[in-house]
Amino acid sequence: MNTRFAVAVHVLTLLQSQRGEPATSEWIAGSVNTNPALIRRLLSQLARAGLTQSRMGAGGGALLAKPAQDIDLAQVYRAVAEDAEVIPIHASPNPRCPVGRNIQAVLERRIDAAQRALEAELARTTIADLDKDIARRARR
Amino acid sequence: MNTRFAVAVHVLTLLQSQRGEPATSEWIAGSVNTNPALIRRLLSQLARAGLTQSRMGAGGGALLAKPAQDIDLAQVYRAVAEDAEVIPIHASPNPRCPVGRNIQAVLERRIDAAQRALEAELARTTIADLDKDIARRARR
DNA sequence: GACAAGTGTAACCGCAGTAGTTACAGAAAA
DNA sequence: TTTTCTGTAACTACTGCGGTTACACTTGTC
Repeated sequence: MNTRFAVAVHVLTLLQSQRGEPATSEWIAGSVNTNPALIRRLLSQLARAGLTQSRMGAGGGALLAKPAQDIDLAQVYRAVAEDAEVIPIHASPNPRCPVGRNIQAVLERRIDAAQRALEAELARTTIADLDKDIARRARR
Repeated sequence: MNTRFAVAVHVLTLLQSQRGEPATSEWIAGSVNTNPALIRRLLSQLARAGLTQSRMGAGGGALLAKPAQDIDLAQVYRAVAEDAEVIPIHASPNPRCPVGRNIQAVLERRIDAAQRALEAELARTTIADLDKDIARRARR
């Protein structure tokens, strides 16, 4: 997997910390320590998933598309991972071998269950939770 | 992630289906549909984790190092994934930003929990389970 | 209306990890 | 002693990723 999920969570938490003020991709890139174009690419992915929205033109920038407590990490994960699998299965085992013929189907069930468990755990945290965590940490 | 986990599970299930007969890397590669050297590379990783053992020389090959019901998929996952993270965190966010300074620590806790959930789910299945699944499927 | 400040997206680069492959030294059975 | 294996190093081709530049387009402001 790539670091897009972590960056996306970073960006969303940053937007929440702005409390409604639009954030420019350049400013966001400054906090993530990367390139504005890369942030815009990520933001358009998040916008497509209904997590953010952007205002174009001068004074524009990115905003959360819904309250932070309604955005959980599983949503972010799905928005960003798209169809990439956590644990991929190897292609084309030998169909003339009993194990080769059946291993994919048998293994897929277990991997799907594991991925569901991962997402269920992620779903327990929202952007609002992380915002609070960070506020608590920053206070000391 | 790569397909090594899936291939490892395939190989282990194959060894179990041999009921004690050593399997050569060439034969295994035939079922996986890949290269013997690649299988040997994987097998030495599994041997280091105590899941398989190999007999060298003529008539040699690979064997399970312990009963199939004592090998669960979480063990295989750890043997093969080594220190690769399911969900990596981006490096070097800006320490002068409150969010940038704290996001890694805050996010890491949640990702660790998610990974534990994934492994816990994987731990519920053993190689013996898969062997049975395949036997059941092959019977019809 | 012109300008400045933004977004969205395409195109490209270098790097790193992966699967695949060849080659060969060493071990062990026949 | 020959044959059949393993273990491992070395190399290649491919792919995906993060990073970067470039540019058309949108919008607020003077």
